[in-house]
Amino acid sequence: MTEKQTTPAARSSAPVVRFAPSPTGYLHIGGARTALFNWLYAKARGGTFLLRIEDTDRERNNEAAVAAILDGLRWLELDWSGEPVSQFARAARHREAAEQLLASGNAYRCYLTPAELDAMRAAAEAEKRTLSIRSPWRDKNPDEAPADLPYTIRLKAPREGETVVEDHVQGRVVIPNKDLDDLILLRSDGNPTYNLAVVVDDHDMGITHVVRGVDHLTNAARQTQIYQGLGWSVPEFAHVPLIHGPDGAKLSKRHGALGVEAYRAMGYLPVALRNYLVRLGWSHGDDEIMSTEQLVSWFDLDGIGRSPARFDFAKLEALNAHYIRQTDDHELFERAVAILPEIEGGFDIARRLASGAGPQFRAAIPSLKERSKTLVDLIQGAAYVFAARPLALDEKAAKLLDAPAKDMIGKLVTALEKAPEWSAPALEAIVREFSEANGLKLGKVAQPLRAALTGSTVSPPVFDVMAVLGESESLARLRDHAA
RNA sequence: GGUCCCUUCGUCUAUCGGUUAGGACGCGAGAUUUUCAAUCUUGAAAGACGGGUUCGACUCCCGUAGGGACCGCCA
Repeated sequence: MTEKQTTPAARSSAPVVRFAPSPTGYLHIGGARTALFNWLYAKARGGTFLLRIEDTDRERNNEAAVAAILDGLRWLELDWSGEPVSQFARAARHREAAEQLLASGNAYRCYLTPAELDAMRAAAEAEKRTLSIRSPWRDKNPDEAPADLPYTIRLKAPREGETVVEDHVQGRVVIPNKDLDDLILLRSDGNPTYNLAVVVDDHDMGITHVVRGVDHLTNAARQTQIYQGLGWSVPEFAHVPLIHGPDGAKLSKRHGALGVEAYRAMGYLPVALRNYLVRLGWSHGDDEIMSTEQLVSWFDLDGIGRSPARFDFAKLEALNAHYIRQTDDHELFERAVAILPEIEGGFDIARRLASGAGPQFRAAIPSLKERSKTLVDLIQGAAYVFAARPLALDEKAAKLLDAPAKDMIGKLVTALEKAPEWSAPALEAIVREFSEANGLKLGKVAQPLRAALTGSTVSPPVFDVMAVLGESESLARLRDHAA
């Protein structure tokens, strides 16, 4: 918070938000964006960003998933306050809330069995009727209850009227209460269900703003009823639209429903992914490339749109290319090395690096980063650095190195051997002089050189390549292809 | 089926009743050039449809169509 004088309202406006993933898998792209929005909102308002793991479903709990999610957040550089809260660990408190609801008459014990519920659903389906669970136990006298049968505790939700969700993104959403049934608060095994746990935890954690996917919009209405039953005030809501695949359908693995670690392995930078993700649904005028500082100062819930967005790799790549050019060489080197174990051929490169190719790779980065969309491109572009003599030529390079070209390279070697110093400008001067003397355009000379030096027709500027390779390696490669 | 939400260039979006409907990615053309990039110039490209309201609608209202979310003793 700034030091400026604040009104009571402003002072109390420092929000407390949370990201609450369920540990069923990795941190997918939609979850990453939700976490980003929460994080930005907290940063923008001098608030607090908390984490809570929604692990009340013991059958699905998975420690590896929790670790993957935390790793994903860390990689994205979204830092949270304190330790992640385990929802499961708070089960006793949730039960207490259920009892409170029972005591105040806002909940009741329901002895409907799963089989009976299935039958009710099947009947509704057969009659093409809207299903609405109307438990017969809702209005029964407690002493009619069977003594030792398992029961669930259900919310005694209002049947008349409507429940209103005032949402920062969706606006005022009104849902008729007749369409909201008496949800289960406590399972027959005594464990709390999601909706109860969320309400109790959000309340206890002092959450002021709940920012999550629209798939929770109807839950917001149900949770509102629980808040009301408990006599607690409802937090502010912001339900953000979902991210769709390129075809408009649900995000599939082929598309982008990958864990963030997959984006890491594809060579994307966290800054780039953040910038891309924030623009999916949120905007600040025409701004596209925004620094984290700018995002923090501009971000607001009101800038989030209501329509779902499609994931577009091309735009992510464009942003990534931009950020790669902006990132300093050392950081690029570190990040590239870090993903080596995750990419094809990375193991061999790691070995070459360990056996002394590091300085050359570092030297190659400035020219490589100008033409790389991802770190993977950067690494692949450095293939010429890691290649061993005699170089394997690709098809186009082989075609380029015909007899006259080899002959020319022979002459070039002679000229280059006389270089006063082995630097890009000095080498360029020699080659330019050579081409002029022979009445050739520079490209006619540079391309065969490139082919012999890199085995490819595409590379950073040849003089940079020679400088990176050094005198002896460069000349050796050239001699390999000289007539 | 019920409830709720959504609909501007191919994609992400700007516009908060009056604009030649803007930007970005992608795509086309050109410039530059040692290849590939980068960069610069430039072109094509949009208000789903139908009704209202209004002097005036992309913007407000209604309907239609299309899309999505939810409807578990999952979260």
